[in-house]
Amino acid sequence: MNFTQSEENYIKAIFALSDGTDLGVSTNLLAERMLTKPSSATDMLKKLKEKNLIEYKKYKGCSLTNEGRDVALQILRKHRLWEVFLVQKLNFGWEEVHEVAEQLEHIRSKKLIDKLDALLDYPKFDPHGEPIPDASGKMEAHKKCVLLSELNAGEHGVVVGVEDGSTDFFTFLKHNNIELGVDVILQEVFNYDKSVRILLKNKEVNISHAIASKILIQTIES
Amino acid sequence: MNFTQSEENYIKAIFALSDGTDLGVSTNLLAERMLTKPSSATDMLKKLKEKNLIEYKKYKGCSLTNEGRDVALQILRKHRLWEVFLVQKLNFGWEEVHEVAEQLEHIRSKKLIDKLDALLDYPKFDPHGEPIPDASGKMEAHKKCVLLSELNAGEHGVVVGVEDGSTDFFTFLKHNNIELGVDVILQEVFNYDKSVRILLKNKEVNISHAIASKILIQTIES
DNA sequence: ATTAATTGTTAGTCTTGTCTAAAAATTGCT
DNA sequence: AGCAATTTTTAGACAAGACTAACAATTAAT
Repeated sequence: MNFTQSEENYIKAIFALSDGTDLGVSTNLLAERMLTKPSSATDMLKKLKEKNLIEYKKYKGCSLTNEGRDVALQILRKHRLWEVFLVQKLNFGWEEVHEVAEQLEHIRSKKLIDKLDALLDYPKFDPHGEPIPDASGKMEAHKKCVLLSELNAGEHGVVVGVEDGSTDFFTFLKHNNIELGVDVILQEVFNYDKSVRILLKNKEVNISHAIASKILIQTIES
Repeated sequence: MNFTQSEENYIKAIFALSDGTDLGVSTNLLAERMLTKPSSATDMLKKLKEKNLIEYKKYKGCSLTNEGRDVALQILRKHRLWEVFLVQKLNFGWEEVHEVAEQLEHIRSKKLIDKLDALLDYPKFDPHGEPIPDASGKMEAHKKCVLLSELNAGEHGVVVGVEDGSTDFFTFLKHNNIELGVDVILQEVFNYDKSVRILLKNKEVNISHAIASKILIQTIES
């Protein structure tokens, strides 16, 4: 099945809005998310229902069918893989990628996206820490909190804790400006000793694996 | 200025159809190329004229303005860079890339395309041998005929001649199935000795630089 | 140079996705 | 339960880009 960009965007919005809740998505909420008017949303809901992508009862909101969910996951897969590509291969900053990925996610070619996945070495999370569905739509649980040593190049997050309480450890952190709440971008992992180069407060620092594996990072919600 | 995909496709078609000739492009020819009806083409011509992308007089055909030509060249640049990307980074066959590139060429992001250009190391020609405009719209003369040793990985063409008449040379060619009219894809250039691996008739062969620099290749017209 | 064939344009319709204005259903309040 | 506020849907319109059918301009041929 092929869908228009507009249909895909609505599906994506419904997916995002129904995440968590079991309740349907209201027309007004959807319209607000899509930056359109409720009447436009109603029109689209009728069309999506016709195509069996959503369940929809007048005045009762909508929710994705299994087919609709599959479509949403494939769009998400494309969006997030392109984000990884932009950050890792084209050195975009993680904050610049969304807009371009919004366009790229509509490119229709299964082969393209699967080859891109391979080129990027089958990443499990995008630069914002969001999980990437695999070709069959499965994805890992939402990444909440990881060790700095587990980040991939280009990913970023906020320091939310440590797993070592020694004085020496805190001294190291202090002397390198690493503190709670600081935003960290992992720039490079050196295979040789698994040490990492990170960027924080606009300064670059190299961190040994021993240290990186004691720092807890909260990856940012999309 | 931003243009719709449809406008961009018409501009591209007008550019292609006016290549060579100084005469205007006729409405029927354009419609045929766009797989639409002449009436649709007329409608679009009015719109493009309104936007100063073409000159157009009723019943007299159209031609690109300088501004229109610039737009065409930027689309061409995007199309061809994406083709190089698909072939070199994602291992697409050169015959599969056109359709996907037709979609990718409409992605709007100057930064994206310039970074892609850098990632690909500023290629001058696409996998079909067509020249790639640079960021300012300039491009080299159409590639007509080059030495096998001058091809880049992923490029292909047809053997059209040799620059050595010795028996030993012909013996080598014969024993490696290299003959006039054969389609050759250059797969890899080995920096060590500038030897190349080529694919012809579904077989891979390694060729020394000495040999490759004596074989004339006609790159294929899009 | 007049007519026939071809080419190109206009007029009116259709679809997609949007809008506004008005009407209907639902929810909430007392 | 009944009325008001809110939410949602309907109706009708519009722009983009396409189509068909009909008409107009150009070209070619005798």
